[in-house]
Amino acid sequence: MTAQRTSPGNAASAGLRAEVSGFKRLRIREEACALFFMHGYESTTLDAVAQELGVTKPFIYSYYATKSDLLYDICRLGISMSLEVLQHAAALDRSPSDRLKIIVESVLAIIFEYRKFIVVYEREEKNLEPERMREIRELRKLFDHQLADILAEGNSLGDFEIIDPVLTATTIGGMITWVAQWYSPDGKRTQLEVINHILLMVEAVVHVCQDRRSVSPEVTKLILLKNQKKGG
Amino acid sequence: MTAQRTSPGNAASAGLRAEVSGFKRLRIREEACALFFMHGYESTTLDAVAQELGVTKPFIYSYYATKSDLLYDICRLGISMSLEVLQHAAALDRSPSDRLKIIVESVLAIIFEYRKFIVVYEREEKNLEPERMREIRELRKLFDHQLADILAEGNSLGDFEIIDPVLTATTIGGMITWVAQWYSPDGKRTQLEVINHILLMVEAVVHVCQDRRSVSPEVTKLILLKNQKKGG
DNA sequence: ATTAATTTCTACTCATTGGTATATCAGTTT
DNA sequence: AAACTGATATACCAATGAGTAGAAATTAAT
Repeated sequence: MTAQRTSPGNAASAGLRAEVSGFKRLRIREEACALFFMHGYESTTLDAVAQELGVTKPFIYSYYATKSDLLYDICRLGISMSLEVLQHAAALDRSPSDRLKIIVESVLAIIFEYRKFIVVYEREEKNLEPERMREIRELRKLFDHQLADILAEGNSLGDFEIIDPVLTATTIGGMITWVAQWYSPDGKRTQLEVINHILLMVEAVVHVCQDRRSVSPEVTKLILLKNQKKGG
Repeated sequence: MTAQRTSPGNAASAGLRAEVSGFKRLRIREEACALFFMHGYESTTLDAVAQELGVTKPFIYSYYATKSDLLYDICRLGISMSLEVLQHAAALDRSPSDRLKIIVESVLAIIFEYRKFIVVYEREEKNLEPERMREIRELRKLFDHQLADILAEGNSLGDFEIIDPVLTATTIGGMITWVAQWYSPDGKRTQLEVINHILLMVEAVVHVCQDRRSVSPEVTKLILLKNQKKGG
């Protein structure tokens, strides 16, 4: 009856400890992210983050080993949550068209809630250690890739008419990410308006009903010339 | 005949001086931008920039008063060149559809050539002094605004069928900007492929041929709930 | 050639800030 | 209440890098 009792309390209190510890990390992330979002990563000192939380710098250091670790957590959260809802929606037993719609809606929901995380991730990626940056990039690539798979599937089922699923997935991913950059809760548009708009845009780009337009001859020549110059 | 002769040489040599000085600034911008692009603004020291140029830090300081001034020049170049070609194309005596196409092509041409400037501008804006950041933001806003005007004009002429020209302009602007983020000369796609793809996407979003799709009821409820919570 | 102006470099300062060694406090157990 | 344990704070260090003063070198003018 006493064997389970390890020196720092019993199992239940150990569990609570972990929860509290997790919550503190969460709060640190939140405030740090808000400041990174506002002033940028490098311009934000950990002292400022500590002040915001009403604690001191060593407090933060007992939950995050380095400033870069903190940024890493923020970045990973930003992208991994989007990826998660995408994968969830992608696994549904629905038509590609339905899944695409659900993806747009649910990823946008994430973006509205975590837009600061996403903006910080996009902007401050460069401040991560190379290895971790690569890891984050991998997640992003996975996002676009899985989206492209759905587009390709929709193509072969005849639901979509997409000329280049990979590029189109990149574009749709960009359109969604772009929302995080310009949307503001204080702005003119409601979240619903934005969702409806993006759905419309996505709808449009997966149903190409026009003849394929080509680049005008002058621009073509210009670009070929430049590439030649570089190549030779 | 001697009155014009100011102490440092004659007018011609003064002109050349200015040109040389301008060229040096240009080179400083270029190398600084390349390093900012690679490692980020704060992580790049001016010593590193100087080394890249084969000069020393005070050399840079005799052409740019502060590091932030240097960033400002880079950011302004990034956005103002895009804006310039947009305005040039917008002023042409052509149909909105033609003008839009020319805009996409020429802005993309700028982006291919100056993509590092544009990426640095997007990413490092936060490191500018507030006043200058606002100035840059204003240029960006102008870009989207003028694009929206063309879309609206096309709408009223019956060339386009756009439900929300302002949001659509934001989206198109984003699609173009997004290219700067992912395009790489070493990547799989040629510039021509990218231009054709973006033209296609733009073409699609200005001709909405589907019924307007609406957000699914569940998501609607979710969002209304959240907004209520925040508002109350 | 000599002088004057300008450009560039050497060698520094100094504020900032990420990170840490050590002390203190609070809660728990005996 | 005393001793122990874990959490948090105080007070510090070391390094970095923006920015500068003044010397040296280069260029141009007489």
